[in-house]
Amino acid sequence: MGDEIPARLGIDAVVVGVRDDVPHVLTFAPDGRPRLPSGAFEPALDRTLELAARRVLSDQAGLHEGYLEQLYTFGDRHRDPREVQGGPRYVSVGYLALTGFDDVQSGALGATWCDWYRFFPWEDARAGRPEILDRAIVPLLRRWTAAARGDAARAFRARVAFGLDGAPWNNEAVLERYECLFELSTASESANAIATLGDPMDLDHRRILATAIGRLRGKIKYRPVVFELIGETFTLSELQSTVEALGGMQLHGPNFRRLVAESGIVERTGEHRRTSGRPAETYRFRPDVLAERPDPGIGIR
Amino acid sequence: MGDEIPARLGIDAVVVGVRDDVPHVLTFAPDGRPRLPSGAFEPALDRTLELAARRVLSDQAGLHEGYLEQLYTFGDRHRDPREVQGGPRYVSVGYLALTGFDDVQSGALGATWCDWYRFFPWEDARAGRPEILDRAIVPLLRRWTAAARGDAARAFRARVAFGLDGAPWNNEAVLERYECLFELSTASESANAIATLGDPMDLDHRRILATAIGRLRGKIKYRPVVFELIGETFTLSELQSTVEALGGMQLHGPNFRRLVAESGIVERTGEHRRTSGRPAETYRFRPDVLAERPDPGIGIR
DNA sequence: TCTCTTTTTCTCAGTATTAGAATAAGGGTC
DNA sequence: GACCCTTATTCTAATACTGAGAAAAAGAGA
Repeated sequence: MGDEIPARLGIDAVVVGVRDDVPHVLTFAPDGRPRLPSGAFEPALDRTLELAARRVLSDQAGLHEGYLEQLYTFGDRHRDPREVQGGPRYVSVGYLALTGFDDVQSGALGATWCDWYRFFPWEDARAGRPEILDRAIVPLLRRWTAAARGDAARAFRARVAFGLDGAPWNNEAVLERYECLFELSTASESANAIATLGDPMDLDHRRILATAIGRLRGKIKYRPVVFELIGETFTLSELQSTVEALGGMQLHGPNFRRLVAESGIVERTGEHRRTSGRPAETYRFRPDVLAERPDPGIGIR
Repeated sequence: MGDEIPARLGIDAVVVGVRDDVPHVLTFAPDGRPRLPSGAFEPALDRTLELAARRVLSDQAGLHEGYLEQLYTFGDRHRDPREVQGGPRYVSVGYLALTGFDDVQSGALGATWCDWYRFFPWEDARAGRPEILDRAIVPLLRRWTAAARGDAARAFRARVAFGLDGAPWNNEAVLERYECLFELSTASESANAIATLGDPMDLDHRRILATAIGRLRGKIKYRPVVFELIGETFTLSELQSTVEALGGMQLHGPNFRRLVAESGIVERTGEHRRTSGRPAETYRFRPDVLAERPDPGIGIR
């Protein structure tokens, strides 16, 4: 409590939108590495942290409403290169925003939608096990864990995160996987390996994005958040492929349909939509489900 | 970006321990209202936010290790009375710590364990529906929702949060319930009603505690966090009554036993413990379960 | 009419959940 | 020792849910 070094508080936002079964995150990349929308928290302007996040979204993406949720607060030393010895710490509150792909003014403000699997190619198992796992990641993990003889915790961590040696793959453990790879590439003889594992982002924004994806994958199961990402009416196939895109995994069509239709989370509109096969019935979200079931979501596993 | 008003960053910790089937939270109450352990974030001392929280726990409760998890960051205007017009905003990162009841040096440092249901008497349904609901809360909610004619959202919120009109009770919705009561007592003709609904805490600490209880009640279902709160070996009855204490609800003994025993989350020690009835086998947590199942917890509903 | 595609419904075996009854193992008392 | 009380533990049977696949339905185009 002698010489006070302040913290500088900011906001980083992960804005998610889905188009053509590809989950996207909104980024800016004026000079190289993509970064998330972000800005300083301004006590004089922002009555709450959430309103600060909304101001950032409004200013930088033309987004004036929609789903917004606080994710996590990041404050590690050296997370921001503006930090200097003895200077202030740059702390950032991460937010997750869900929006329709077309609600963002991407062009004018310089924002770009990016396929989020560019940054995490090992997270998309919709077309089978991602080949980068066996080609690059698993060998790196083996070396990393072997290098730590005596430290069984490291091997255990890698096993749980990446489903090694028969452990199950948990699609929510996005951050745990990213952190294994991050440590592996900074602390060991596989230095900088992470440079070849997915595209980099500015600062610690890839970590923030990993946090967001993991959170969203979990939340979809017990809260009706998918509906923020699709149109007001949709076919069950569209709903399914959106859930698959976010979760990075394939689901069984007939079972998905049964689960969703019988849970009361959606209702028929009566309309149909033409496809290249049999026309599909359209549905809409049914808000009353919130009062009927304790944890209404897409209860997939 | 003209005149910069800074944010002052602090840490608030919810430290939880269970004793005799009563969940407790660690508080200080030197002059009136209980408050949580808290302290300033010091960039010069604290490499990370989590280490700042550990420093606070170490300094104020003699706690030097154990489970610690970031909860949420609170930054609303006027959440801290130190705030003055045009002065800095006091923002606080909330942490949840789980510990054995006896691991805290409560005496010397002035910390006191408090039954957390003192602050939320409506959250404990172990002995049946809490009488405060029908005696005080439901009537207040009815008046509150009636006062907002046309605002169906308010009635819907109260219905979902408190299980009105046949909606189910969700024991995780601790914060949603607290926020209904908070708004009800500040914004309506039932002004100050909340003063009679559970004991107050300093600042917004009751909100932080509500956040913690909700988070813990949810997490217990998919992460092995209960084991941070009980001894290394325990009987299944002890485990059950601890889960019941935290969740504020009763569980069916035989089913709880089967669920827990067959899930592989615990293993027999071979020892027995005497009770006032048949002696009980003791068990211990089985860490390998983390590598076997994706979401190992006490899968209750 | 036939084929292709996609949607939608059915089936069925396996597994889990729920609620309650029944049994087991001690301690204490008569 | 027989009996009762308490708590722990196992068993049971009805019901619900799940996973994987087969089959049917409804269009479009050749």
